[in-house]
Amino acid sequence: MNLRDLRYLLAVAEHEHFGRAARACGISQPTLSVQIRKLEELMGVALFERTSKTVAPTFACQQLLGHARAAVMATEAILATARNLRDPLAGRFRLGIIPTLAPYLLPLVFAPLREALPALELEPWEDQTSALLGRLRAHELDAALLATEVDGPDLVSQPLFAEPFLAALPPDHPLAACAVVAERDLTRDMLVLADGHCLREQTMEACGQSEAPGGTLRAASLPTLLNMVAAGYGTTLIPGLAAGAALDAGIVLRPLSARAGRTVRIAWRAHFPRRPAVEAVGEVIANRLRGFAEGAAAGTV
Amino acid sequence: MNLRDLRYLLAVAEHEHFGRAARACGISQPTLSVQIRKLEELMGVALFERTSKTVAPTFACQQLLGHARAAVMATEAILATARNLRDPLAGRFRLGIIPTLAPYLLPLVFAPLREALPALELEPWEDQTSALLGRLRAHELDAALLATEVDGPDLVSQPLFAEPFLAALPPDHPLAACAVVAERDLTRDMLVLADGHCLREQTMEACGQSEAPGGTLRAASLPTLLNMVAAGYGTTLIPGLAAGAALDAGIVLRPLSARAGRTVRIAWRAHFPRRPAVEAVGEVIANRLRGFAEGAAAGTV
DNA sequence: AGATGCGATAGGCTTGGCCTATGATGAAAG
DNA sequence: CTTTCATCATAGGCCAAGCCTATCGCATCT
Repeated sequence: MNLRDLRYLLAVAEHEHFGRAARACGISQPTLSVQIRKLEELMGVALFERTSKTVAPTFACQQLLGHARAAVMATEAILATARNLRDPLAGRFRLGIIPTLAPYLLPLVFAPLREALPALELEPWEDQTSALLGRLRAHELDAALLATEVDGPDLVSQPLFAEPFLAALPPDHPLAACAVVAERDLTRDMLVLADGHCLREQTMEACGQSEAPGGTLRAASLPTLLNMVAAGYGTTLIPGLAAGAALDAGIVLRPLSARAGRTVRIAWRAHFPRRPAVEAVGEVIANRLRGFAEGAAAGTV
Repeated sequence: MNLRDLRYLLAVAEHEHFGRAARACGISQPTLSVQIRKLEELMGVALFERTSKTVAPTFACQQLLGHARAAVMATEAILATARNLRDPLAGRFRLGIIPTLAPYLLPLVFAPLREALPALELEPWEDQTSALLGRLRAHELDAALLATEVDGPDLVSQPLFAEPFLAALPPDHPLAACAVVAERDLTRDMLVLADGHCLREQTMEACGQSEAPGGTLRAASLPTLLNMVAAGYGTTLIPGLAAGAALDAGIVLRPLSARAGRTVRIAWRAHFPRRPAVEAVGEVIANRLRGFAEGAAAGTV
């Protein structure tokens, strides 16, 4: 059975006239007659009682009409829904963001994204890198903002902007006297985030430390880490976008001599079909953050 | 768009694998791939995100799946309903019956009809001939039991059985002394039914009376007419099947010398598609009434 | 009796869906 | 690191199904 046949059925039932129904369907009357007859043979029931003057739907036909209407309306709903979904820059867009980035980046990019992509319903999802990659691979995210390269051939990524790290020091720390701090000098009393945060490894690597400082406290989140630094528990590196929050916490920030930093990237599945949306989002973020690296490195956030 | 395509869509969404989905649909994998691609082009939306390893429904696809399921289920409902309606001897059958026949015939034929045609849902409709013909032409009845010929080329009929008339006399009427009554002898004090009853004209014609007896009472129904005869207001002819009711009313019945009577026919639209049902109903009634004419004429009802 | 309107039928054409065979790609295995 | 396997995409050919025009059959109306 064909949807077309159901449309024909509805047309004949409505017009009670083959010629007019055929015109309404955009086909010739003989074609309509043949199709209706085939439908009747398929159903095994006479659908219309024909006279040279009248065409009346059978009782059986009336029983079927409701279902036929339902089927036709459902397919029209499909087409209508598809029309609404056609624009790749519209609809839900689930964007994963790592925790050391989300609270500092999102406030900057929400407004530009809403302005540039008003139909895009952005759903941020904050989690650590590996969780984001898992959700991305499981099709539970459409894209993710990360600070690491992505590995597999199933995922691809594109750099959006460079984010320099800054030395975060307690106000009374000896290094606070320097205008610029060398990464290596932070190793002694360095604090790092808990396991799973990419910033943890990046901090350690930037400071030339292969393994985490033994026995030290490990902050579960960046705000906690900032509080710990402010309280004099040690030093750390913070990503440039968190500079404002760090200053608010009463921390002294200093640029780094080797200009350590990280690159924020947007990652997505290689076969993700809404690539235009990914690129549009990436572009808006990159534009908003353009020139940020230089400014931050110069201490003028 | 085609229902087949929607089935394919559902299959791929369910199996998340083109090969298996194709097997489930009974088609080859390339065919399925092509059809899904066409569907995607029609919708203007990617429906599946394909990898050499995985096939995942797009968010857009998930939005459409519900409607697709609804459409497919509706068409399956159509086929199921059609299957139930296929038997012409099953389902509603609206049978019109004239008032001078219904109360006397129906008790006789209900049981045989239920036995012979258990799936037929008989809906009797009692009304006068012209009203029945109107409803028949308006497709509001499937058939009608009449005592007259039908005229137009749009209706056809078939005789079921002959129903002899009987002379109905008050117990103390002079003619009650005769074993057989001549139709002509009833003219003097003959009572007839109200206008619209075919029995009215048939009674008058049988008795050779061209116009209704002036100034006489006219009964609105046959039971009333019987009561009037029993009360001595006059005589009349009654159809043979009403003999029992007439005797119960205390009326004397006598066979007629000229054997006046009427033929009960079943009538239906010439193009009515459930002719088997009409014929089956007619046959059951004719069988039940077989030999009735002779018995009634001999006075052995 | 001729004209008109309507649905059914016949014959030919084109499209669309289906198949098999093959290509392309990525992942797993030797 | 190459081979093999699994998977989806593409190509080309075939056939049925749907469509059209022309015509018929039937009934009604003039």
